[in-house]
Amino acid sequence: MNDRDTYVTRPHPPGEIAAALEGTRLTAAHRRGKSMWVETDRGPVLGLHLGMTGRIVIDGEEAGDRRRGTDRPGWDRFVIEFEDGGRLALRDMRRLGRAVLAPAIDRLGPDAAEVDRRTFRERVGRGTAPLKARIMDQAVIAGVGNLLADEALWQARLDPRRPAGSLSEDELDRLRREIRASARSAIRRGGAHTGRLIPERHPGGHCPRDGVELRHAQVGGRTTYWCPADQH
DNA sequence: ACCTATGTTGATAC
DNA sequence: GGTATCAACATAGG
Repeated sequence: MNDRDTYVTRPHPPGEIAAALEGTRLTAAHRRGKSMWVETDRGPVLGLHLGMTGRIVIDGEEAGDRRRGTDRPGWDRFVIEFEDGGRLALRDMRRLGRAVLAPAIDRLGPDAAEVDRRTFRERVGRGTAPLKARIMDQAVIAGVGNLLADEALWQARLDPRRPAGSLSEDELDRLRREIRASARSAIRRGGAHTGRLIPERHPGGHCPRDGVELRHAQVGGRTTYWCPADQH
């Protein structure tokens, strides 16, 4: 076990996670939104999060998509070596990922790909914050990041700047449907970058539906692209 | 060279 | 409590 990277294991001191995990057996793996965690047969729970650029690497093989510049072994920040020779690493260029004991899963909302209609209406359809900020709040629903938010809002034809509390039930239902579809598609195909809007998500990009040039601005503190013609 | 951008999240201040 | 802003990181590109 190597947990000496002081940043991805914050706030644990070096060696603490190793001491808790050595000699245990990993018995189950879970995911909710962008958070993952594994259980052990002696109690400790290990939380894993990929941050922006993280990948899980099993026996040298990267899981998920394999985009440019993600694959240097030198970026392995946290590594578990198993007795049978297996190896699990958190490979993360920017080190914004994390590996922690007892992750605070209870602070997450329901998974964005699974949330039911009633729960979605109650949790998302309130407040004055921009709609995009609301769906990206992991305590409201878990799993929507910056790219997936732009994709789903575009699919649902909703303006990201609208106050979340201003949506009708029909609009909320439409948004839930597109978030679930986008999240499931991203999981199946290996990333939100496989969506339809995302390739146009750059200055000068155009709406794939009507060809209108996309607008971009900061919404909820994040760079946001949307079609001024059909997102309301 | 310098400034900006970036699939995220948390601490902090109104 | 809800909302907005900024820092933490490492690299790429104009």
